Amino acid sequence: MIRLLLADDQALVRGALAALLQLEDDLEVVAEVSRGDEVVDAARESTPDVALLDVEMPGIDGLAAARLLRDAVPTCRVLMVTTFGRPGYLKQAMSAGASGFVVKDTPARQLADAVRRVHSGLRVVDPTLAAESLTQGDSPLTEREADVLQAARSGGTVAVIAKTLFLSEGTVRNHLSSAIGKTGARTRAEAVRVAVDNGWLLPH
Amino acid sequence: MIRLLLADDQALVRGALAALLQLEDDLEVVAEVSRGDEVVDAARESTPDVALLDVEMPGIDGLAAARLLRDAVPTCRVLMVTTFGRPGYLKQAMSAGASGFVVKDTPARQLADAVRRVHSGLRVVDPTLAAESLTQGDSPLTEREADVLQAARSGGTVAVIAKTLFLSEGTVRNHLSSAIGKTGARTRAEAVRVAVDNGWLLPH
DNA sequence: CGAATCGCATGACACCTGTCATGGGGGACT
DNA sequence: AGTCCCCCATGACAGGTGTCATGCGATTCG
Repeated sequence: MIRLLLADDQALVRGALAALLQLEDDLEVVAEVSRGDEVVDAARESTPDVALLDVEMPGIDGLAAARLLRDAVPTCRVLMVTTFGRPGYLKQAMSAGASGFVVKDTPARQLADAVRRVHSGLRVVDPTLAAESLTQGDSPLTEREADVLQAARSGGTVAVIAKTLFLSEGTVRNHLSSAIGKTGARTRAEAVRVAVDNGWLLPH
Repeated sequence: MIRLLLADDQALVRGALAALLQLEDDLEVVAEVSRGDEVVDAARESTPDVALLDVEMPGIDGLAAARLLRDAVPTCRVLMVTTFGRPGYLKQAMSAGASGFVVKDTPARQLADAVRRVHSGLRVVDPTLAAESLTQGDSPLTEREADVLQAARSGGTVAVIAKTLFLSEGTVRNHLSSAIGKTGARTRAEAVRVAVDNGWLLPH
């Protein structure tokens, strides 16, 4: 019996995944959580063999949860199951110690196999996504540029961003300008879009 | 036996929902599609009693699909099952002839009941969402303002928006200014965010 | 130790944006 | 017919934005 932990903020999806996986004779869902910051505690209690984590979650995101889980319960392998196949997510997931990365577009039948492979120590990665991830390289943004872009997501002016980050307006404009150049965009809004699509910004 | 059609672009979620619903003795999944524009054809072939439609789908969105389905197969009731509980989506879903509206945050156990209620002619609506929807009223945006905001989502400049919509730049700025005023925003990016959050813009 | 890179900052400049006044044309409703 | 609202457009203005040159302190790396 492979013991599973499910983490997904959408209760319906979580329950449905549980139903899907319970159909397999060798799989058993032993814990379900809806928030990233509940993952470690739940894993400590239920000692799962494999944790299926969504990336987008309240509390902390699935990538951060994977890092914590690796340290807290090293025997538990991690399979990321996420909506968005952003290349940057894959990289972060792997460096966070995940054993597999599956997008929610993949056929339902393959999920159980992915779980079994991860459990047996293999790595599971979407081939298309892996190619994209290799082609495209790491995020070109510096930490501060990413911060500023992140702050620009809600649509505020430079003045607002400067205040929330405790920077001068000129510095904010410089970081933005640099980020716009690196993303190949022409406006900050476009730069935000590009960065989000590539997974260069934190989820949410 | 209640015959079901599932429409969701994420294969994994679709399959999982199928597994969940098949557990019920009185429910039967007779068709699955991944695109909005496949809903009507599938419904014609399989004559489902209830169609579960996601809002976000390639081809045409679930709201448009619901409208077409109502005309093409009037005996089939529609239950929208969607990720985002945007008030505007609920309104559009109801005017599109849907019998129910469920967000993916709801507990998995309630889904089967929702299906049964919809099948028996009742309406199923998330109470919280219904309240929000009533509080907040219809979209204040004119058709053209929504078009311009939609075009502004990708982050292009006024000149780009003007070209794609075959308008003068001045007109684009006027529509944007008006939309910014109506949304209570200060910049176009903020206006886009507000409009999207409220479901005043088309999905995707 | 240099050299490179990054974060932070200032100031200046061309350009883009958001706002406003104003106007004409068209459909809807009284 | 008159009124109202929407669409489209023009022109002008204040203020925001993106770019560039330049500078300083800190950190990293060969």
